[in-house]
Parts: sequence; C-alpha cells; structure tokens
Amino acid sequence: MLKLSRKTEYALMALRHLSGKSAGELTSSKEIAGTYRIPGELLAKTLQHLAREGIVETVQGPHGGYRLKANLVLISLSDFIELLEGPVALTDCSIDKDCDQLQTCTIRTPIHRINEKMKDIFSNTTLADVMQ
Amino acid sequence: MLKLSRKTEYALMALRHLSGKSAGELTSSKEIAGTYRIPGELLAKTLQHLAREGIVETVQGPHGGYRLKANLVLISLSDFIELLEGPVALTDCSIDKDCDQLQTCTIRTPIHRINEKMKDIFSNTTLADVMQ
DNA sequence: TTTAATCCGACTAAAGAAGTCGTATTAATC
DNA sequence: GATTAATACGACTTCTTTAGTCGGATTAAA
Repeated sequence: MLKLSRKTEYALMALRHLSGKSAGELTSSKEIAGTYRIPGELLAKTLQHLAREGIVETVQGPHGGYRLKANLVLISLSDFIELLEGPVALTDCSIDKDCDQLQTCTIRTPIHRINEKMKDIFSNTTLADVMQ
Repeated sequence: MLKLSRKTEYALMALRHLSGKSAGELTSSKEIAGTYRIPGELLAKTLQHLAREGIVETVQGPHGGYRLKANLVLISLSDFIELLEGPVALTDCSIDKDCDQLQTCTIRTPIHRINEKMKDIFSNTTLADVMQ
C-alpha cells in the first residue's frame, strides 16, 4: 500500500554509493551488496537494469564493475520509479481502460486529481535530490 | 506500486453512494455491490469495517442496511487510508525500526522528506473532496 | 588458463491482496 | 412462532506481485 519496491530502494542506495566515488572509478555489485546487506544477485540484476537504461555504465571482467553515467540532476524520481516498477498510479484506471466498473465508477475524477498531485511530487524531485 | 487497494476504492464508492441518499435512508450492501459490480461479500466486510470505525451506521434485519454517520468533511483521506490499509509510507523504515539496513541506509532522510510531502496531500484532502 | 567480474533468463519462495464460504445474529413480516 | 432478508465475522482459498535464487554464458585481466 503505497510502498516503493525493494528493487527501487536498492537502486537508490546503489546510485548513492556510486555517486560518492570519484569520477570514472568502478565499484563491483558485490561491494555495494556487502556494504548495505542487499542480496547480491538481486542488486546485480537491478544494476544491469540501470545499465540498460543508460543510468550507469559497466565494465566486465575482473576489476570490472559499475560507475555513474547519467547526470542525476536530469532524472526525475518519477521517471526512475516508472523505469523500475511501471506507471505511478493510485488506481489501474489511471493507466489503462480495462475496468468493468468504468461506466459506473463515481470516484475516478477525484482520484485522478489526487494522483496528479502525487505525480507532481515525484516529477519535481530529481535523483540528485534523493542523494543528499 | 503506489496503488490504493480495491478495498479502499470500494469503500470510497460506497461512501459516495451513501452520501447521495437522503438523510437517514438505509441502503443494503447488496444494492451498492450490484450497482458497481463489486463482489458482494467483500463490500459487506468493508462496510462492516467502516461501521466499526464509526463512519457508517448499520441497521440489522430485513430492510436493514447502512447509512452515513460521520461528517465526511472532517475525515482526511490520510486517516481513511490508514484505517483500511495501515500507515501511508513509501518504505517500511518510515514506520517501524526493524530493518537490518538501518545503520547503513543512506537514503532514509531524503525518502522521508518525500514521504512527508505525500502524506501532506492525503492529509489535506477530505473524504468530502473525494465525493465530488 | 584461471579467475573475478558482469549478463540474463528461468525458476522458486514468500507475502499480500482479493475473493469466497459457512455459520451466527438480528429483526421485520407472514 | 417460522420464515426471510439483512448484517457480522472469522476462516479459508485463490490469485497476483514481489523478492530472492540458481545455473549457465560472456568478458577481460592476470
């Protein structure tokens, strides 16, 4: 109920960790997982996801690892969450239209209004904001 | 991910329905469930929950049913959601302290800030607002 | 060639949400 | 008094999502 997924939390912690390193420095997934007691495999997959999205950069092989690629000031928390967990929406009907109750639903409009306010918060927060 | 539960949606729809009736008039759970195609038993349980919380009033027996009791202007959406689904929090560590990562977690403070903003939205919206 | 890292899909496990069922209670009506 | 139509409510099942694990492949340094 209105929670962020662990995957998102882990991703934020990892980014924070990476942003503390000097430019270009590589950090292994293992180091991050160890530091924060995050299940290693899960964090690895999450970092790979971030790599595919161009947020971090990877180097394979021994002494490989991850480093920041994107400018965190330019990424909104909203985009970041949507990347990892899909659309930010209080109800499904804010996303797609497959709802039996659509015709009769009387609370769509007000819920929609609140949803927009919520999205505003996430849109107006950048990843850089979350790093401090 | 950041969704309201069906139970909450159903509860809001039911309250909206009840608030359209004349003062003191009773409405059966069945009528509401039928109107909006909500599973009957589930709605019934939800209404019973609202009754225990003093938001609606019930009359048992044939021709019984539910009617509004509380003044919806006085109930915030925040309180309402917490009633039905527990604390509004982006992360568990905003609620209790049982988190292995507490010592090492570096994103608590910023997440907390965002969480507060989110709660503000829900606190500043009353159930009456959602009925229009 | 070995080793330490990423890569990635498939699988399993755990948790939570949604919905169902059975039985009890209540009170109006026949 | 019996029947009936409603609420009351806990226990249960099912479904969906989230979390975590595993196995095997690729990469590149030593």
